Amino acid sequence: MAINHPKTTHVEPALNRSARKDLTRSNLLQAALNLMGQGRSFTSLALREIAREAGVVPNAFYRHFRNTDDLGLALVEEVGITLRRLLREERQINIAPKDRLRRSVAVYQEYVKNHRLQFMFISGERSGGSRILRLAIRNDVNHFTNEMAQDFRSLGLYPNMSTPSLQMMCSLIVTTMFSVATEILDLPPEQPLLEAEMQQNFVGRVQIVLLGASMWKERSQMTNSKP
Amino acid sequence: MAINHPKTTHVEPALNRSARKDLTRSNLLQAALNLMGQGRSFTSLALREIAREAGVVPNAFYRHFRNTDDLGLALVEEVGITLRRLLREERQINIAPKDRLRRSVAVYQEYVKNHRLQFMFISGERSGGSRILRLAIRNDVNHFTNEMAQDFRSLGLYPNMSTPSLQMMCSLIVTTMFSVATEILDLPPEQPLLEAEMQQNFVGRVQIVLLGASMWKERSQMTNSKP
DNA sequence: ACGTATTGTGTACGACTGTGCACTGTAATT
DNA sequence: AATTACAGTGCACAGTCGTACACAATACGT
Repeated sequence: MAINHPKTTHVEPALNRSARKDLTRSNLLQAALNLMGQGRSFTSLALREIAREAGVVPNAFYRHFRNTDDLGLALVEEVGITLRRLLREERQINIAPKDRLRRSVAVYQEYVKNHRLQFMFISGERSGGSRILRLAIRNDVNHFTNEMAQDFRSLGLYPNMSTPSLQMMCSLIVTTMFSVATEILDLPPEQPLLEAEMQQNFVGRVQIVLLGASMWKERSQMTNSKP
Repeated sequence: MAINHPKTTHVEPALNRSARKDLTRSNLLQAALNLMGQGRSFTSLALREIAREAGVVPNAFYRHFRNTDDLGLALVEEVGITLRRLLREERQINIAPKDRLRRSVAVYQEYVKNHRLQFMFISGERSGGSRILRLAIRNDVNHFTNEMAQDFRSLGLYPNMSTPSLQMMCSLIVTTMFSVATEILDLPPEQPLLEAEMQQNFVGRVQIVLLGASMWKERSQMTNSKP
């Protein structure tokens, strides 16, 4: 038995062809993320490493991506979806404004921990790595910001703010979010004390921004006289 | 003449030995920065590349740094000095508060353009690259933030804010500063219109933060009604 | 049922990398 | 003047990389 002598070992049948392709494709994506999880930065990943981690011969890589940057773009797209989901979740928090912020922040913190690798990726490449990737990410983040601004509009908060001002406010929040994300990711695991402290700090920062926004008068863009 | 047949070409005499060492050392540092200026990210730089760019044989590298990360740390130190200088310059702006912010922002913008490579470095490695570097940079940035908070104190602004709150405010500003820095760096050169627009936006964001801070009441941190 | 398209394999090659070791020329020390 | 310390060189080596090419297996359209 077992003398079938398979020169090339193809396993796992019973799958559609395009399904199999999508599978190894997502294996490659996941492999890249996994390697980042081991402390590597995406920029420093080699095509061969990714293929190896995905359990695939290097050349197979080319069947899915033209190079590592191309794979990076695919990752960006994936992350974009993740971010949209985050907004959707946050949108469903509908409680007294008093606790709303704190709750949102907690949800976010949990979300980052649950998507740790993806956040590692964007945080790391948002202003590092290759220019193409950087711009793609910046694009996604801008979308995220605008959607958030739209949400604030829909909720009827800050009705007297112009859209550009609302966007400025949201970009402050988003910048803070990503800044906090990298802090979360570098946190030693299972340190509820530090974590709570960071959360407190996060809430405080956003409160400052929201407070500033609520006091915002459009003309203050021109005259910055003190209150 | 000129038959001295120098097997190893040693040029440029008339220098102290340690001075010569410091020189090639800074050549190496500058070489790394130059390579980043050509669109490469620090993390992806190879020891040999840096040595080559510095006009030195690869092994000479080891006389100065143990590896590229070590060189990175030296760069961080250098940048730290740059940041301190920035604060010192900003500190000397002493005009009516009306235009002060706008002026500060303009100075900063100019400063980033004049130290483009260094800002590329920190922006890129602040949340990418190797963990050691990342932490070193975060450390520097924290120092910067604290010094800024100290400056606000000295100027007597926001006297009713606690120190932690002041630091939160400053970290908002600093985060925004670095976020803007990467935007500046990716800007196509000689686009005064885009630049002005960005400056306007930058000013707006900081205004929101400052406005929020001026309205800040310490007890608003305490609004965490327990479940 | 057969031919084809497509996914993955194996081998190969040249380029580049980090680093060890022995060496050289010279500034600094004796 | 003789010796030493040491920044920088040259060579070597084993390892990794990206990628080109021919090939194998098999799901799919006909």
